[in-house]
Amino acid sequence: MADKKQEFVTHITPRNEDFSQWYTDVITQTGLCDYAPVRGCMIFRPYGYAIWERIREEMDKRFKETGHENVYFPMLIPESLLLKEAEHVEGFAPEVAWVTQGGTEKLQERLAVRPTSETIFCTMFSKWVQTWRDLPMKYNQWCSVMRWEKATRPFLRTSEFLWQEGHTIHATPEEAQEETMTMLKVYQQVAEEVMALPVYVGQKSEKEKFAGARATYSMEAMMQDGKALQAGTSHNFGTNFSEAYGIQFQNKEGKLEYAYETSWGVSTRLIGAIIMTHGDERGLRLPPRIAPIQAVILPISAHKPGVTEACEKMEQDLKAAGFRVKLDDRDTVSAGFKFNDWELKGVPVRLEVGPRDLANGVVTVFRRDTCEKTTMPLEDIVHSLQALLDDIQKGLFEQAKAYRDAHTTKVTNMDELGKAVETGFAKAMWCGERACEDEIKEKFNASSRNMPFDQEGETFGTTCVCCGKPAKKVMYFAKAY
RNA sequence: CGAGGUGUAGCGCAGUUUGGUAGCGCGUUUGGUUCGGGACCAAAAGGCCCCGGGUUCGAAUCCCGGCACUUCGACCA
Repeated sequence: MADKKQEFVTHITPRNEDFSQWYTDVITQTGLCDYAPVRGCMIFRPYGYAIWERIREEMDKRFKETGHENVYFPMLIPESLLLKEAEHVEGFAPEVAWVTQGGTEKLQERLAVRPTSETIFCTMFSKWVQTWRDLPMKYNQWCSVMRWEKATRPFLRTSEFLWQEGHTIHATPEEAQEETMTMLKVYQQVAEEVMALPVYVGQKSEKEKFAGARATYSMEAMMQDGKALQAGTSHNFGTNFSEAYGIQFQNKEGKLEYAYETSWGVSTRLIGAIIMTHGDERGLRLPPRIAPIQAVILPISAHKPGVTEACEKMEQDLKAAGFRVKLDDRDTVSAGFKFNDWELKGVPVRLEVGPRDLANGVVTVFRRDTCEKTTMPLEDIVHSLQALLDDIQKGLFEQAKAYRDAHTTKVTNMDELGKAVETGFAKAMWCGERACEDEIKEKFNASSRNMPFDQEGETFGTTCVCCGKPAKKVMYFAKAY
């Protein structure tokens, strides 16, 4: 009994014991990132950055398809530019880092390290736009921003973080609204189809919307501890910023009009979402479409005749077929170590080739999602791999969705709501008043997440879950990261 | 900003109550045997015990003052 071989060895704290510790264990042991010797900042190590590069690739592709162009703006924003839109200033002022000195000289005007770039984009838009013929302008920027957060957590909240911010201006409110929705859909598509993250999309409440926005929409993902993670936002500013920054154009009638603006963003937080959604007791599980390495090839007893050759050939064949594969030919660590290493790193498929496999003309296939080991004929592995990856991709999404659905509870009173947000999301009818949001926050430390677009068919109550007055909206409530 | 906690080898920690040669596990280096689930044996390297002051013959340990990190609140993508 006692000498029964352990199938795998882990140094990871179990998820259900201490989810926070589990998260920390996973990200440090997989070598995704490291804590930087800078307050609240983290360092992306190669494997972690590779995941971000994959996200960028997938996003960029869709941004281009929807008619956007990439640009780059400065990191520093003069204080005077930042101060023009009152709500925006109020929202971001507490977390702006300032540059006050250049070289040996104290600056006349402080420079903000951008917490987001609406202000500087708007400043330039006001110079660039003259006529309706200049519109729309649809730009995107990949960069890092800085927010002096009080409490930080790798990927989810760091002082400096990598993101993309899209900024567009349009001639009509309809166009701006369409843009806002289009980009939300792009986000949802990448989240669900590429990262296998089921998300609830919907509109934010007045309380939770972006500082300076007329309307904010978000996608909310559920982590395995039942908490919500805002995984992406899309904002419609109307003419809020245009008026503050003087973005005017001559319309077809020759009259001056304010332009309609949007912005939208996702960040490296998505990596945190992938970890906390798909991770398990052995570490990371990466959906094949986002995984930097889709399959790792592991020679077993590489010194035996034919093993290395077979592995190298398989690597070439798979690469030629367009798969992202890696041949792990390290001779410095044991096979057992490699098994654990790649499982920890979440590589979807492991292909083992040893003397025994060669003799049988097969390859031993391990799938990370279910941790099942099977064998497949070596000669048609190129064809079987695609089907396997598709199956894993689908499986991870289904599993995450099943978890989310099982932890989303329709509630009709405060007791039920309080109970629901202990383990997941509460779906409730809400009167639309801030006071009720505040009370729910006060009592349960839960906030409103968003209001689903599909509000019809929700007949589980006509009164507000909190105050009992007539309800106006279906709203998700949850504890949030 | 409010309330806790922690600073000792690269990492994780013990030692502090009761002052007396600086410890353990993992990792690292070297040599050998291994290699189909984190291998084993042997040897070795590695420390301003967070900083400053005090008490003492003697301080990681006691006292005073800093600083840093961290957990939970408040704030946020």
